Amino acid sequence: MPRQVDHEGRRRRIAEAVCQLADESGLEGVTLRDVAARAEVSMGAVQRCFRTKEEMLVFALTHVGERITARVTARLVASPAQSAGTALGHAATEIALLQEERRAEARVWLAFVAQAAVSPPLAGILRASYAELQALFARLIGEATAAADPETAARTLLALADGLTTHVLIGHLSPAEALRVLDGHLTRLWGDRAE
Amino acid sequence: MPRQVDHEGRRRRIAEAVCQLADESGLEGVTLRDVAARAEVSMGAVQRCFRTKEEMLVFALTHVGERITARVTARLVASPAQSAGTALGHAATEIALLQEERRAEARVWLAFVAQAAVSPPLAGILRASYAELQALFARLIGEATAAADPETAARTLLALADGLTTHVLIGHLSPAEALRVLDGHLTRLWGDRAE
DNA sequence: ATCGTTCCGATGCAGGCGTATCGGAACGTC
DNA sequence: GACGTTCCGATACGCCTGCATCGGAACGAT
Repeated sequence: MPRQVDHEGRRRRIAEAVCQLADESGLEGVTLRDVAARAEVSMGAVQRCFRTKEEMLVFALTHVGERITARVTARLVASPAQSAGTALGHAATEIALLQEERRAEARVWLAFVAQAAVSPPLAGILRASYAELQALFARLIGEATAAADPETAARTLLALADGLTTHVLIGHLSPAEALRVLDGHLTRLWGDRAE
Repeated sequence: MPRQVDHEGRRRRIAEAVCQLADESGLEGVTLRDVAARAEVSMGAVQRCFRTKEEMLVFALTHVGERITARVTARLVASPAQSAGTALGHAATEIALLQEERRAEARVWLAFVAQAAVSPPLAGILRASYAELQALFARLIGEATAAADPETAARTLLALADGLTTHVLIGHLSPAEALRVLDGHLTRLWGDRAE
């Protein structure tokens, strides 16, 4: 068994490079050569890890999807004692990717979403992430509010968060405005109890 | 003055071709040659109409932006007598592009939005469209509801509509589900008066 | 009929793309 | 130390891209 290499680690490293590039110039700015250069590996190495470019993109999308949902759930377990309402607020602002330091992630996500509209494999991965988040929020809303239909409320919240992210990215809203909108919605959601 | 040609008409024709192609395979599937073929003109003609590819995309985006906002406002003036509430509902479902026959437009729009995240000229055009729509909705909401802050309510509605469109496109929601979410939000928006 | 201008179809160009190939370096095994 | 396998860097290939060029068709003015 000769010359073994940490394949999984390299794949993650490459996925990271994909995200950086997609953040800077969109998904069409992601070329194998640039990815290899950014990840500081040779193109041959990239080709060894992923048979095709699409395979690489799929992996990268899965990667960021997992990172985002992981952060949301982490945010939830990190504040178990507080009211379910504030937990919901934190989680929602988390997936809206409104903070400056999440901007890159948001751009990457948007790039993938757009590509997914014409690429079934990518769309499948996105659906999985959204389904997971929707279930999570529905449960949370069920606990925190007296909403008649937690499932619908979760869908609303998810779509609103995504829309706000988009509007911030293209500069139609400032992060502060988006946050105000989101807070307003959440407040209305679980009655008029203050946070 | 020799050989004159309907430039503006040709530009619109080309913009239409851009949209068709963007709908089918995303904005990166839009090449000058394909556009020319789809518009049934030669590449030379395309190059005469638009000095550069970006110029063409900008024009196309403006084109669809105008078409969408025009349709929304048309929907509004077409139903002046009804309550402002139902008018609001119609307009909102219109911009959410949920109907099957608007799916293409939605895909095109999403493609441009993603590209705009890394292309300031495109982002500027989008901002203009969104600003116009937001003002329109704010006015409508001011008339139809007792909302304390019509501006924020308009932003919410706009973001929600966009998010729903996206989620339908990638298959996370069915059009019917999205419509239910939107209706629920609207109902809650102007009190509990039935539509 | 001739000219002058406007238009455009065809073609060329340089560069970038994703992928395939392959010779040899690296390294566990014997 | 020699072997066998695994890996990968370099290079090549074919294709497609956006853009530039240009010869000539189209057509109003004279």
